[in-house]
Amino acid sequence: MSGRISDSTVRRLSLYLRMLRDLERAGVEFVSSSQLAEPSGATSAQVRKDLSHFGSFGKRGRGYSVDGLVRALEEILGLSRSWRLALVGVGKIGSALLGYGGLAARGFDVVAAFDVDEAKIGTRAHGLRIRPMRELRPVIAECGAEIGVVATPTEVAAEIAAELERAGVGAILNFAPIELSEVNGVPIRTVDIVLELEGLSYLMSEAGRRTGSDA
Amino acid sequence: MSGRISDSTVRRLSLYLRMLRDLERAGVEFVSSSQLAEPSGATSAQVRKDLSHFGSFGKRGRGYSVDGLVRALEEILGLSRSWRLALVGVGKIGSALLGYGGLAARGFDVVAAFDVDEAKIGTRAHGLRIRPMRELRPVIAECGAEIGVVATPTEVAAEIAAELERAGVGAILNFAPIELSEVNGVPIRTVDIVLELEGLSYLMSEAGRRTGSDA
DNA sequence: CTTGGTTTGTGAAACCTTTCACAAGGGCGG
DNA sequence: CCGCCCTTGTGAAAGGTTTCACAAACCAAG
Repeated sequence: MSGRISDSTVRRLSLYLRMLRDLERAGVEFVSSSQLAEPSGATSAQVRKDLSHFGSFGKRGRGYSVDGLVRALEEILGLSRSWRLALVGVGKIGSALLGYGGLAARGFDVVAAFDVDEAKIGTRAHGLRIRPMRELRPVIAECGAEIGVVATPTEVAAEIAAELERAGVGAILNFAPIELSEVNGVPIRTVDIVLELEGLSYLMSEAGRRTGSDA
Repeated sequence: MSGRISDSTVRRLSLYLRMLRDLERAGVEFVSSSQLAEPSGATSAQVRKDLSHFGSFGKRGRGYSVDGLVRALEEILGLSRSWRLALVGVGKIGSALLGYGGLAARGFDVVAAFDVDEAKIGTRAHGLRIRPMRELRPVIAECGAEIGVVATPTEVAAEIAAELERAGVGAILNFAPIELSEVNGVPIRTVDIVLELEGLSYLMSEAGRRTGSDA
């Protein structure tokens, strides 16, 4: 049990939790590893292995208690509490995030928003006052945001990430198409839409080449 | 050489290409695998291994010709052409995508947008007329979109993805927080912001547990 | 032409993740 | 209480990816 848990395992745990919450809402009491595996495209053995890193949650012959596993996974993933987000860059993506109710619904509250654009500063976006960059540090300290969100142009993304880290955030979510390097153990996840599209481009071209040359 | 190429290799190829384009713009002629590795956090051996799946592009003792490798990677990744995107769901995320110039700049043009909301249909968003869902198939056929983008609520995402696939798209980019299963060999990439945040939540909680119990 | 410094391309080794397969345990009906 | 069926938890095997390490090749200088 325990040790270093891989990224893909953590991803799957989130997916299991999603399904478990649906089952809980539907009033289901027990679930087997194979039922749990289906929606995330995993195998039942993988579900059991993933869970086994953290303990023994099932009953042989019966499966897992839905409530029990929901609570356990929330605890493991740190989702039995809510997290505060500080958003830097209220452009297209930043605004979309502010308006996206799905975040708050899952315990991720945007509590502060910053931008460099003088025209935006002071105005409200989705109920949140937009603040100047110079207030980044004090405001983050004051409101206690744990996660910084970088939604700025690529050129300044690295600098903003460093500034967020100095301001004391414990993790960073980056939307700029650039690979930011983790410093001081502050983990960074990058959401890179262009990279995903290029991945699809590769697969489509590959498919074309295959059928093209096979014929 | 060749065989099945892993996702992570393809991701890295995209990152190499980004850097190479910067170098090309800067007028650099040759680059070594270690220089190429740095920004993506890879190792020089990994760069060479990644490239070796597709051929032999370097000169021993010199490195890689920047132009040459740019062309080669564009060819491999299918980026020497542009791709047409059909967007379904012009809500927060959909609008952000339409307004995001970074896509067109990299050869991904949104050529059609659809929504169910009667109030939106017929209006223009960033120069593109929003069309009703019933026109999905004929319009996609007519404009020849290769990639479908799902930016709808979770509940209908699976259905929309299936409809896009029937309409003839070759790949799907999904923004709904649900794991869509590939059918008929149409590849699907999902951008799941909540999943990324939950991954960060896990890492922060884990860090807390470690320092908490070590002390 | 030869020598020295540099960097590629690539098998082999190390490492990590997933799948397999089965003993151990739990519930239920009789 | 017994025996049957079911599902977990987990070592071992398989499969995949990354790193290592070095021969082969190239350039430049003498």
